[in-house]
Amino acid sequence: MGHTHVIAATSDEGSAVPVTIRDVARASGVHISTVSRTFSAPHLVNPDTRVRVLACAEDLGYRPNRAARALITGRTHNIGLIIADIANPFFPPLIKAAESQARHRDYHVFVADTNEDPTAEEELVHALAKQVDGVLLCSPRMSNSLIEQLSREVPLVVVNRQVTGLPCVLMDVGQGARSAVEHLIGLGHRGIALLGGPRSSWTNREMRRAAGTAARAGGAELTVLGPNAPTVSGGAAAAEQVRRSGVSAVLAYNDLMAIGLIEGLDALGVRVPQEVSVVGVDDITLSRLTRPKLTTVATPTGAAGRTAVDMLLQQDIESPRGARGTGAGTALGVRRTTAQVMLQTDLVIRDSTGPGPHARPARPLAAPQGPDPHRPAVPGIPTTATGDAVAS
Amino acid sequence: MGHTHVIAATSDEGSAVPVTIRDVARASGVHISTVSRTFSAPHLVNPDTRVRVLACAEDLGYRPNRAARALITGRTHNIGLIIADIANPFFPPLIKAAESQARHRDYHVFVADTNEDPTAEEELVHALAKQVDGVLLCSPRMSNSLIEQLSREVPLVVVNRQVTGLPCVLMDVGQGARSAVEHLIGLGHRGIALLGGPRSSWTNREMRRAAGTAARAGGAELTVLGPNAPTVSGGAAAAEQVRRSGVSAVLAYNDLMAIGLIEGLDALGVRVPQEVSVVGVDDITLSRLTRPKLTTVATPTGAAGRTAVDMLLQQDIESPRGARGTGAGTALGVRRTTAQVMLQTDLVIRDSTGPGPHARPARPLAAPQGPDPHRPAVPGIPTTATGDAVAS
DNA sequence: GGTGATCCTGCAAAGGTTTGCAATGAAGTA
DNA sequence: TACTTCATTGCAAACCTTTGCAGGATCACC
Repeated sequence: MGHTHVIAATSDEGSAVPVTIRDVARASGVHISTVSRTFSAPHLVNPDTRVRVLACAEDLGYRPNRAARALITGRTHNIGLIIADIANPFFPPLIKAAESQARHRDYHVFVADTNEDPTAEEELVHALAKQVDGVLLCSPRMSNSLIEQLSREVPLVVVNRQVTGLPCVLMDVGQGARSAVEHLIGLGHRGIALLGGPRSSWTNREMRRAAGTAARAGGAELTVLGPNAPTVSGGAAAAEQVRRSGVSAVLAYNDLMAIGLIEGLDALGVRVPQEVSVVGVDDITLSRLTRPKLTTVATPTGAAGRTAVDMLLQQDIESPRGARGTGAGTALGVRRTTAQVMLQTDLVIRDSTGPGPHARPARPLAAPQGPDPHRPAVPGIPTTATGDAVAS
Repeated sequence: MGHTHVIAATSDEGSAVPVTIRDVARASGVHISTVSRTFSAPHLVNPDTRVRVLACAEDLGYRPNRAARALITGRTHNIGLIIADIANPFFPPLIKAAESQARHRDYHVFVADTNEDPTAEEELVHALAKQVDGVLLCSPRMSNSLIEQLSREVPLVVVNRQVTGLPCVLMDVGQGARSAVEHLIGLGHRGIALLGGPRSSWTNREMRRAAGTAARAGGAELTVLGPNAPTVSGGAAAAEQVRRSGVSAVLAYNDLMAIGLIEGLDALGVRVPQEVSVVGVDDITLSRLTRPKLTTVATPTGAAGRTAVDMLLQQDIESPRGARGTGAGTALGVRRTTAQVMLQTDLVIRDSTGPGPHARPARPLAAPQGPDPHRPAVPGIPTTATGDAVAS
């Protein structure tokens, strides 16, 4: 007691009387179907009756029951968005982009967080299944086969994971990891660690593969550390391990881990970038705010959100579930187009990477580390990618 | 072109055949009501038939349609959570706490972001209304009267806002602002600015009131700056204004603004805390990661989320909407208990506050600024508050 | 005045489920 | 044997909408 305090507690009559289409019909002296049409097909009803019905509805505070409507039309005009960890700043831009795109198409987005828990993911898909017209699965942690199975229950679009037979939006983290490793090698690093993320992450596998190839090609050695929790504390916890590994540069699974790692190294007295260079992935807002500012692989999160919504809606429009047929065979062969889109990433060089032990003394090959360069790897091309690349 | 790339685009038969309770009934040779009971009241059906039905259901991949179920039971087992800005790190802990609490009660949480837009808020309440059993309104930006009106459509619990007649969960930001101002005055500051947030924010008004009182009481002058966007860039944008105002200390509406302000001041060559002290509110994770580490008022976000869910569910249980009466008077007087709970806040002193122009030279009265004190204002008491304080 | 066309409205089925009531049969009791 | 009780199942109404179809009215036109 003491830190929580009840100010007031009253008990009154909540006027939670659910008013239905029938009430409006009775009040305005028409059949319920006329009321229904007043809302869903106004041009079919006489202007006079229309205003009368609308007045009554307004009066009674009537709102169409979207659940009942969905039951018969098969369209909820909602989209579900399942996110591995809402606390990861990587996701909000994606969520917001998806929301804004959805809103333009007259859809609402409901977000659910799974805490990186595959079981929660499955459960949430079931919970959302009949309340939304489709679900965006962002960085799922469950198995591909489970995803495929769930996709029979509700239209799915997968983000940050490749699942054959399903529409996917991918970010080219392989390319990103390669750029990062090449950048580090260019700076004179030969011992590089990859600070891995969750085992079941597609991104994780891609990075590992690409980083390995790039390291070999550049004559560097890649040490893989992990799996780790893709969070600040996950990164911090790996600091000791990184120090022991003796590498002079680290590519982290994401910015959060990179930032945690820098914190952890700092606590151990290891300075970044003087002693160890660190590269993150995602380019979250935060990476511009910490000191040193983080060198990172920028991922087009906004474009991913928009594209995913587009792909879902396109897929959806073709198959109006509410096929009110003879009752026998309910639309057996639904045509569904599944495209897989890859979005580009960009290396953003800031202050957390610097010359390594093998740097050429005279004039360093790659980006000299001014105090605040802030400049993207490819200056002219912005990161944003349009989301209209869905093939038919 | 160039940054987006279609890998594959195939077109196959999606097996989106919706299987209903009727299919299962036919397959297992029982009536649909028996199938229904198998799922919603298993003890009422013979074990033998039960296993048979379950086998058929499994076989066909049947899942009860939750929307249809909700239509008749009046219970969706979902909770809606409407958030002003999901990108604000203040919210994720609240969301996660609410989710975990809800999950224990066998509920799912759907989150929606409004982008600080009152119109979007209203729209989302309508969209969620019949798909959830209640809505948590977090830091709403719409008017009190609109909130009251919406509460007739769906049970509401309001967080970070006081609305008479509705259950509310509040954080004592007044107390927090007072502590912050007293801390600053103790450090020798006499000119203090309050960097305000959104105009329609209850928190904003409370802070302003409490900070004003505390400043007067301590012989300091409070300058109110704002309204501003409650974001990093909103804070950064106010830096120039702060400098011109000539104050030596600033209390910001939230941590994000505080951090932005520090950035902005830094860009202007004003050093924190040497020239200007800055205090934030919320104690988001980020506030421990920036340099200097932020002095801030910690708010019990987790407890708020848990408490809000508890209050909603308690209110909800008492009024089972699906009152299947004679059809005449559908539960006219629903008893609804509305409590308002206030949760305590705590000042956490870190590195962004330091001695002001009027500091006593000899031995500074308040907390000497060691490089990394990390110690809360009231050492023994943790910030977490239990959420079980809802009065009957 | 008859013939269509047009506009508006009502009827009733449908969507997938839950649930009170009644019917069935079996088991238990007197 | 007759009567009760209980467990199990089926029947049908209900939840709130949408929507194809048909009926009625109005109007224009020949």
